[in-house]
Amino acid sequence: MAEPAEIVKGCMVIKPNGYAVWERLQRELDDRFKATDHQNIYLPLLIPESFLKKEAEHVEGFSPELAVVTHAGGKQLEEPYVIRPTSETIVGHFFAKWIQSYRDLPVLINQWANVIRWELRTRMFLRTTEFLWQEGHTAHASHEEALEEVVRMLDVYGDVAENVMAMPVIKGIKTRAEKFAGAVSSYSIEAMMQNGLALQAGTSHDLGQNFGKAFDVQFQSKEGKLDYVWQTSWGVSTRLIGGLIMTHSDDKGLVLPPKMAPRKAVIVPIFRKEEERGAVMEVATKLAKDLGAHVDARDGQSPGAKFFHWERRGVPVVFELGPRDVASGNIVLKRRDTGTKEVIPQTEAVAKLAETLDAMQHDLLAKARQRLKDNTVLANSIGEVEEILRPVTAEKGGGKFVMAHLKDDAANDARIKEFKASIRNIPLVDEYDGPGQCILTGETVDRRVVIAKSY
RNA sequence: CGGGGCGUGGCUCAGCCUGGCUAGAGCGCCUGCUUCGGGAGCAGGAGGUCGGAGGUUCGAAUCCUCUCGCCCCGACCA
Repeated sequence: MAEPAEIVKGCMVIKPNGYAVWERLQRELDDRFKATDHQNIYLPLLIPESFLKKEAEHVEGFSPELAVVTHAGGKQLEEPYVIRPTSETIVGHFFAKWIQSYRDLPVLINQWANVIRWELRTRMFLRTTEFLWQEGHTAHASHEEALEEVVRMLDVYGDVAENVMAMPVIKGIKTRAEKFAGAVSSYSIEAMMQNGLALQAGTSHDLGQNFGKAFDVQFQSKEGKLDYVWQTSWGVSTRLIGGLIMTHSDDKGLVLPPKMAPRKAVIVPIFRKEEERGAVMEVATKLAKDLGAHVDARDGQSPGAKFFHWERRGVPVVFELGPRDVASGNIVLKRRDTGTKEVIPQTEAVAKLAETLDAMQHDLLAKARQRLKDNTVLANSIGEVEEILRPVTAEKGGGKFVMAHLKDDAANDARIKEFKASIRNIPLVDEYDGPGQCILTGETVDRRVVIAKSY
C-alpha cells in the first residue's frame, strides 16, 4: 500500500493500492459533505508566519512542528512562509473578507489537501511528516448552530468509520488538556486497534469565537449588532488507512471491508493446456462483466501465486475458475476474511457475490465491535487503571479501554500520562453507570471517561 | 535532542573484527523448454563508481577522520 519515502524524512509513498483505498474514503466522505451542504475549495499551501501568531494558543500548539520557508527565488524572504500544518488561520483571513452580514452565514467549506507537521516521531500512515486529509471550516451566526455543526460532522465521521470502514468508534469530547490548539472544545472518534491501542480517527472542533476575534471576522446581525462569527473545523486524514489496516488485517495480509475495497472481486483463471485456455478465458471474461470483477490474466504466474497476491491485497472475494468448473458450470468463491471456499453454479455467482460482500461487511464490523467490547473494562481507582495500562505497548499489545470516573482537569491528564496513557475522550453517550466520584480528586463527575494507550 | 541500527546489483542481506586474487548469495528480472486447482522446475543470461569526501597503505567494501541520509526505540502529535 505504501512504503517509506526514504529520501524525505518521515514521509511515505502511497502506492496505487493504498491510494485507491484513500480515493474510496474520499468518495464516501465527500458525498456526505456535499449532502450536508458543504462545498470544496482550495487554499494556499503557504501561510505568512505572522498569521499563525494571531491566535495565541494556536501558535503555541503548532510552533514546534512547523516547516518554514525562508528563502525563495534565490533571496531571503522578508516574512517567512509556513507550510500549512492546518488552515484555520488562512481561513480566518478569508472569512473576514467574505463575511459581512448574517445573510452570508453559514459558510460551509471543505478542503482536500496535504499538510506538514514536523513530528519528532513518525509512523507509517499513523503519523507521517506530510499527510493527506480534509479540513472542513465553517462559520456560523450563533454558538448553538456551530455546535450542531461540530456534532453533525462528528456523526458523519462515525458513520463512515462504522458503516463503511467497519471500524467501531467512540464519540466523545477531548479533555481541555488534549483539545486542539485554539479550540474551545474538541470532539473525537476513537477506535480500538487489534492490539487494544486507541487511535484518534477523526476530530471536530468548536472554535468558538477565538479565530473570529483573532482575524476580525465580524458580521452584522438581524438586529443590526456587530458580532464575531462562531467557527468550527473538522478533519480526517490518511491515518484512517492505518486504522483500517490495524482493525482488520491478519497474518495473511490486508483485509478490506467490501465497501472500502477498490476491487471487490477477482477471477483467477486456471488452465493447463492451450486448448483449455480459450474456454476458461471465455467464461471468465463473461462472468467478470456480470460480476464487475477483474480477471487476473497475467501470463507466467501460477494460479497459486495469484491467489496469494490478491489475498495479501485484501480483495474481499477471489473466484477460481478452471476447466473442471467450465465443464460443470460452477465456479469457486473464496471469501477473504473467513477463508471459506464454496463451489457455486455460475448462474448464481452475481447474487452470491452480493450476498457474500454484505455478509463480510457486516461480520467485520461485528467482529471489531466484539473486540472493542471484550477489551473495555471498568476501573474505580487510579491504581487499577495504572495496573491495567502501564505494561501495554504497541508491540506487546494487551491494550484496553479503561472506563473510569475522572475530572476534566489538566493535572489529571498529567497523572495519566505518567504511565504513558491518556484520556481519549469523554463519551457523548454514557453506556455505563452515570455519575461517580473522580478517582483522583473525589469530586463528582457525570460519567466515565475512556483511558487508554494510543498511537 | 537522547539511545540503538543501517547505507554493498531492482529488493533482502553476507563479506568488514583480522586489508590482498575476478565482490558474493537468495529473491526479482531477461531468454528458452517443461509446467499451471494454493507462492513451479531446469538451463542459460543481464545487472554493482560497495552513501559521499579526505587520509593511511604497494594495495581499502574492509582501517582512520569528517560528512550526508534513512530506519527503529523514548520526550511532541491528525
